[in-house]
Parts: sequence; structure tokens; C-alpha cells
Amino acid sequence: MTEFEKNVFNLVKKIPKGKVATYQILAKKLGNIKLARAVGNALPKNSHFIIIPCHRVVKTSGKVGNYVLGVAKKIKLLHNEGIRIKRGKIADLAKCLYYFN
DNA sequence: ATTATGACCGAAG
DNA sequence: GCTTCGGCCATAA
Repeated sequence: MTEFEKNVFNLVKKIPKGKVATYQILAKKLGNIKLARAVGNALPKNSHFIIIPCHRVVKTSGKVGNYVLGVAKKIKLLHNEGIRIKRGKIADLAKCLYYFN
């Protein structure tokens, strides 16, 4: 597991239930906003070994994005946490975003 | 060292 | 809204 991946997961596991973060926000937190793509690249790698709320990471546009177990599963999990989703997008992204105090 | 790939993003049509 | 394209970066081969 690379250092970069560790950093990504350490951030993701901080996201509280009922909240979400975007790939871009995580990227910025890691030092460079352009890391967004690399972040999405790292998530699927260790999901089999480490328990982390990968489903709480969505796109900046508000669309849920992809998920190891399938988008349907991702939406289901988010919905269980009280997050409203409409046609594959977060109903009110601004209210759900977690900014890493 | 070089190339290709992907859970991304923004601009443009 | 949607699609297409170019640009990003870490990784794997």
C-alpha cells in the first residue's frame, strides 16, 4: 500500500455518517486539487482489506460516482444514512458536504 | 524512462 | 441537462 493511498483512506474514514465528501475536496486536502482523479484511482484498491466508508465519496457535480459493489449499492448505503438521492445525484449536496474541520 | 489506464474535472458545443 | 475533449495525477506494466 502506497503512502498516497494511506493518506486517502485516513481522510475518508473521518467522514461522518450522513455526510459526504467529493473527490476534489479530498484532493485539495492531500495538497493538490488536481489529485482528484488519482483519489478515485486509489479507493477501489484496498476496499477488500480495510473497512472504510468509500460510499461517502461523490463527484463535485453531485452525481454519486462509481463504487466497487456497484452504483446501486452505493446509493442504497447513502440512502440508509439519510442522504436523499435523485436520479443518481445528491439532492442537496451543500447540506451533506463534510469539510474536514 | 515511457506508456496506458482510471470510482475525476472543467470548458465548450 | 447531455456528450466530447483535453488536462491532471498516481500506479502498474
